[in-house]
Amino acid sequence: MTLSEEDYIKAIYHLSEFNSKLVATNSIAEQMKTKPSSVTDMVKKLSEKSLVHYKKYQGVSLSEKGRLVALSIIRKHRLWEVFLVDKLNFSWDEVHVVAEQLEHIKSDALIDKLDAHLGFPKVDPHGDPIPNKEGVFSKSVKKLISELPVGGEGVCVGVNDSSAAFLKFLDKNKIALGDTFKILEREEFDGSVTISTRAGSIRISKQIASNLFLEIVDEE
Amino acid sequence: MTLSEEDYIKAIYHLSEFNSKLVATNSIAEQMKTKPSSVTDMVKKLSEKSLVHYKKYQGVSLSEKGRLVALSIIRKHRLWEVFLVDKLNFSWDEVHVVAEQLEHIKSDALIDKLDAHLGFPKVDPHGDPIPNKEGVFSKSVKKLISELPVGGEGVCVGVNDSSAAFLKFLDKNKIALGDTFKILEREEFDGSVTISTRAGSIRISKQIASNLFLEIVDEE
DNA sequence: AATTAAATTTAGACAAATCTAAAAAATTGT
DNA sequence: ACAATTTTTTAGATTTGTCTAAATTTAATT
Repeated sequence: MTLSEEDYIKAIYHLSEFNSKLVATNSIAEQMKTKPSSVTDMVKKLSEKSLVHYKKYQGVSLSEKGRLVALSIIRKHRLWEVFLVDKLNFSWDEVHVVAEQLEHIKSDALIDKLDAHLGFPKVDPHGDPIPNKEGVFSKSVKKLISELPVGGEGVCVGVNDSSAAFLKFLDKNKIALGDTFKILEREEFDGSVTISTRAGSIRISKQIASNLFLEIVDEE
Repeated sequence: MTLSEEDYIKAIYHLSEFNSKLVATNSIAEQMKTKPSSVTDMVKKLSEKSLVHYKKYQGVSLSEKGRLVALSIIRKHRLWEVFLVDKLNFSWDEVHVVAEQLEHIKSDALIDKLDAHLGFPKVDPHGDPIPNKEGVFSKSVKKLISELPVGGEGVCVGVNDSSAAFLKFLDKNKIALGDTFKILEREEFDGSVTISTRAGSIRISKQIASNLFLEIVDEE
């Protein structure tokens, strides 16, 4: 597989991740920052290698073979992201570009050993699940802290309210995107929640809890 | 710089590393496993980018700019080799192919942080010196243990006598290529030498000492 | 249902990196 | 020194991935 083929497979995977419909030529072109005509050419090639299903003018979907290729690239990407953050002290928002390059390195032994070295992580620094060697992975969902049961856990990935005041509050309380939180206790009376962070445990009001999104991984 | 350009630059560097003469088109073609005509084309391109000096029919040499590019690739290659051996438990003879891919990853921040993570190593697992960011590096030489002064240190990179008996002896005494040894003491009487290894210190006869090559780095 | 608009594909061209086969320059042997 | 051999370069073709511009198909609108 060439680098370019891998990039197309990955793009098609991500575009069909949520809406399970066929992917349009134009949306691939937009995602890949190329022209629709280039996409058509590449899609034909991928179709001949039976990595995608393709019907002229209709759209594209990954074949099972293509899906496994996509998942193996995503596995590599996310493992490298964990490496960059955990071992090299990159911050969670700097790693994507570098991981885009590292994901194309071809060596099964390398990925196995990297996985072991990192302690077989289940999620990357953004809270997204890491597929295993066979392409199996847990689904993840974004939920507000206020929607989670006690015991729930996830990576902070976004805010509802992005006012300066709120962001200042987060900063003051050492809450940052990329941090992992666990719900320790919920006060029924006012809906306030105690969460554990790396820096210890803190209590946040219901209002704060309904403004913080966590990425939750379904353990099964 | 494209991947292919980087490979040519590296090949030219290695071919002119010892004989400081001009490098022949044919020898580059042999090294890169391509045809001489392809080399001519690429060399013209590199010459236009002033990475090499090139006179038709005469040969090629790296410009200062090209030399720095070569050294930065070698720096990356060797740092990744250290990572693969020290952190991922690859053996010293498995790492080359993977490092050939990793050396092309483009990110200064990545290499700086990797360097720090590895403790700023001076040599790779084969005993070859690692250039610093500015392309400065110590020269290295291959010497027999019997030629080294007390206090000398290096990575075991080869044997003179490769008889089964000798290799068996090495195996029994836990001496392997890639190991680092230091000369602790030399007995003037019989020329036997005490060396320190990871597994402790052992004494070897003069005969053994004159059959083991160490790669020595000139510290200055 | 017919026309217009949007999306998609085809056709033809281009740059990068390679190749084969032929021509040109340099080297070697006598 | 000059013929033969080797090395190197040129010329023209190929593959991969891209592009523009034109043609075609599908979707939307009235």
